[in-house]
Amino acid sequence: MEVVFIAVDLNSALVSNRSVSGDVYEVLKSDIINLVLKPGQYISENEIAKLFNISRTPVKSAFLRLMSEGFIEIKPQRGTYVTLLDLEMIKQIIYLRTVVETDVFFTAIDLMNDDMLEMINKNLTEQKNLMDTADFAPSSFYKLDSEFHSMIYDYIGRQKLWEMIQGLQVFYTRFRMLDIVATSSFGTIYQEHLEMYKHIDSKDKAALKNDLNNHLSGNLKRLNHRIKDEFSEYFTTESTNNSNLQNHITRRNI
Amino acid sequence: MEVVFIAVDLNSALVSNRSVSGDVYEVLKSDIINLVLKPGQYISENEIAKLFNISRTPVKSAFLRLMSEGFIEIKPQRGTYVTLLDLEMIKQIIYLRTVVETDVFFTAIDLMNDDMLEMINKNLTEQKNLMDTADFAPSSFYKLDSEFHSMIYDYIGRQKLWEMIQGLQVFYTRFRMLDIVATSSFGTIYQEHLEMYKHIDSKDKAALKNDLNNHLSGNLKRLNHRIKDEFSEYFTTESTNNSNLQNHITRRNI
DNA sequence: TACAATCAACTTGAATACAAGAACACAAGA
DNA sequence: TCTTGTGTTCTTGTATTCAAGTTGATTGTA
Repeated sequence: MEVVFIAVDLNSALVSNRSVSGDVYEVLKSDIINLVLKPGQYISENEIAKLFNISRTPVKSAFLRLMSEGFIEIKPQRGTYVTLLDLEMIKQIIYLRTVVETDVFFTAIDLMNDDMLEMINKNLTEQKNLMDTADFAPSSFYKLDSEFHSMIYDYIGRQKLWEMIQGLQVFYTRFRMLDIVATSSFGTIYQEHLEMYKHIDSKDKAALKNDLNNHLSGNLKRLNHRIKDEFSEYFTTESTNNSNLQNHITRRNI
Repeated sequence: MEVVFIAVDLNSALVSNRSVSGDVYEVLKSDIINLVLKPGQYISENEIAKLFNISRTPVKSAFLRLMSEGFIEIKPQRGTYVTLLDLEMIKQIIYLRTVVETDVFFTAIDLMNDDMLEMINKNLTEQKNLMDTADFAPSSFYKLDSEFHSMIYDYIGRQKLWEMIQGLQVFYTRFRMLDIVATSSFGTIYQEHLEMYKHIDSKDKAALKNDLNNHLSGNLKRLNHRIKDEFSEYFTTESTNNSNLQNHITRRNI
């Protein structure tokens, strides 16, 4: 039997959804996102049940929710595993966010007023303050980072769009967390946020578009060379690209 | 006890995932998407269990999956209901698809060759043939419509992006189905597809962007005036817009 | 030694029984 | 007439038990 590490965050566990399975779900999801439960790691209904001193039923409920959200994979009669990160999916999410967020930020620039600038400024100050703190939790920075972006969606009345995109981030969230933890890229991210703020303020759309391009794929660039060795066991080994694109391009060039 | 209508499609039910709960999941999901189970409709674990002659356990499994995908809402100790359509979410999805698909189609135009044009043409022919058929199923047209769009994603190597966006369409899928069924808008949609094909062929990006804008929000325009009366019980009655946008704009104009 | 059959120890899937909370009808009282 | 309490009956939540499939070590055999 393999050992399972579970970080039971009492803060979230005590905000009990008044259902045991809901608590289990929250704890497991949080542990997966924070990479406490590693991609590919084995977990079993029995172990979790013992750990929480409950029966298998609520554990199974939590597992089913996590499965349909893509966090775990249930192999019938074999076992359950935390899903590996799918690099192709991550790239597609980055692309999607880049395209959408460019349009969102442009709209924000058109509607901009002092309140918005002040709001962003406040967030940036919090980022800076956090980094000046000794031994801060990476997840705190992650939260502020997310807030920086969601504020803009919120400002132009598209907060639900942000929420929907969040639902797609099953793999990307862990990827961003891995970037933050493994490369300690707080400073870089913060600087990029500052840069973006400047260009929002000056309404320089071209520069902002460029910022977003670099910013959103920054983690990919930082981690890229470490994916194939150091973190290879966290990623799927899918055949890279089975699209028609290569064929088409090749054929065109003949 | 309310009556539940379940259309058990034997074709899909017989393709058994060799798990009972998987079958139940497929059937219910299909019935929800095809509006056989109406938005807001009550369903219960016991009824479904009796209907399939199985215990409540696999039904609950299916329910949990459907819940976390947003198709149903489980109210503990009270009952389970098919989710209402959220118009705000639908608008956001339309926006997202418009922005993303414009970029996707532009890329496709840049990479375009005869194979792609042929592929699209084939799909368009199928659409036309289907419409010439007497009494065809709306879901068949829906399928071809989806295929028209997914082909483009596939062509430029972003099939996974299409799949991800599909996951967001919990409400939009049913909305599109409602449009097709209620307004019989096959002809219009087909004509728009033709128009888009023309502009892809002539590489007219500006026109194509305009096409996508109209095409993707066409259903919204067609159904809009019927949402508040005829189909009002299918939609959430959420307060329309609690964003900061209105405040900001108002303040700016003072 | 190589290999195949067997069996024990796991896994998740499903059925059943019971628990706990919500809703509603209905009767008793003011 | 209105209110309030009570009990029945519905709902989903959880625990327990059994079923069925997979894996891997062990044992017997050539």
